Amino acid sequence: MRLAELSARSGVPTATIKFYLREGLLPSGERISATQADYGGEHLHRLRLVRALIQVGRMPVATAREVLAAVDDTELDQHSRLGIAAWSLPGPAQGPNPGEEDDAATQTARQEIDGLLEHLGWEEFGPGTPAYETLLHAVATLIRLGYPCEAPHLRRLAQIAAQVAEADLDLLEGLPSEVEQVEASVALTVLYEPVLLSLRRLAQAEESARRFGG
Amino acid sequence: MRLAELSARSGVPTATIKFYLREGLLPSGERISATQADYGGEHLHRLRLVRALIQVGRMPVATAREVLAAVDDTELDQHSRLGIAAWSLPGPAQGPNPGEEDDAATQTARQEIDGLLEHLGWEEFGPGTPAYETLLHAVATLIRLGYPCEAPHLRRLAQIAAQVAEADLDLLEGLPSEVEQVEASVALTVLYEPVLLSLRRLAQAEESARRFGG
DNA sequence: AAGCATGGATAGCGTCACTATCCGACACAG
DNA sequence: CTGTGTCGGATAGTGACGCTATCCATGCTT
Repeated sequence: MRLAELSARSGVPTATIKFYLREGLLPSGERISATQADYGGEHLHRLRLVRALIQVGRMPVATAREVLAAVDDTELDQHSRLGIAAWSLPGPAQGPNPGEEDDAATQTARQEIDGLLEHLGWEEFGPGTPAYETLLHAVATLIRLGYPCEAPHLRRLAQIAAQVAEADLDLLEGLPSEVEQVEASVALTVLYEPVLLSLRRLAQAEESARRFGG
Repeated sequence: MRLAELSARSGVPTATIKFYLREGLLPSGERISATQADYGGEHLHRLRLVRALIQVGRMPVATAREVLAAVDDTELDQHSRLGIAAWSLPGPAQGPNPGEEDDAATQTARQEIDGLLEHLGWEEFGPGTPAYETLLHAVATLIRLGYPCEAPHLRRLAQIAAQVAEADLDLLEGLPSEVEQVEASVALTVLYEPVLLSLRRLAQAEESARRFGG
């Protein structure tokens, strides 16, 4: 398959594919001649994954490059590679801008979160991980706005999140090979986020209608 | 309080506040003289909300303007206003780009989702709502990539989402006034998204360590 | 042999969220 | 009353990002 066909089958413009090649998101095809390259089904799949990460998962191009490089890195052990999705991602929202003050709200948030993680026994993945920083920033913002964000409510949400994680890993374990599991770990982590959030919004609308009458 | 103090207290640069004023995200202060304006606590609160929506919730400026306008619109009834957060938002990820083909994957996804919504009795908020479109796009992408996305798994997630929505509305009902509830509906919908996603990632890491050994 | 498509390189575009600069009008100190 | 500084408002510019348009030499296709 040549570039034009890859474009046709994926729906991605050739100029964009060239851009992804240049950026190292997509390996180049096998050179047939000086002006021709051949792409296979693997390229098509990778291209769709790239698009999904960038467009659906809103992942920056640079991040996608790092994540995909890690996915391809056979030097790493399975456990590290499976964790990459959860680590390399700015995902939902970045942490505080560099130099943002460590104000009262942030300190309260940190206490709340550390208490929560201790309670759950999730202390292994504490400060320093992107997810922790994102959580901290979001909770601090909630506090700064004066919205309720107490321990019991956070605990309730954390337990719900644990259910989601269980469902996620049930899916992962269903996959045959390790390579597939690693790629799936990234893809499912990122792509199920909009699914989860959309379902939450639909459920909210439904529940709101039930409670406040429609 | 004058612009400079508003800036100091919120941590937002004056130039940015001026930008928000210009864009209609923040009402102008009371004019003291031709070159002076006075801002109150309400302005500080609104400014923080704007920042939160844009930076934490990643909401486009134009969307934030619409959402805030609707929040302020006292002509609307409570139920409509409470729904605004769930409706006005491109939120997690946009729907398909205009002109994206209605391919096989999309059709399968639509069937899957319609079946799910029917099963749950959530048919009131079907096609046409942003959440539905986002969900459709994400599920279609998963299918296109060959990842599992079957009815039982979606149902499981939907039930979890319903738990989140319940928790959300429990929080909302705890607020005294209707005005507060409306603003909180927007703020909590948007700001709890990164909280939920971060918790999911932490839970994933934890569960992954448990299953695959760390 | 003609003509067009190909892959690669380079530079440009459109959007978005700010941000830097300038300006005339005031406030306030001396 | 005068000088100095700050204010709010307007306009244009910036930097990041994700593409996208153009050009070119090559060489496949007919």
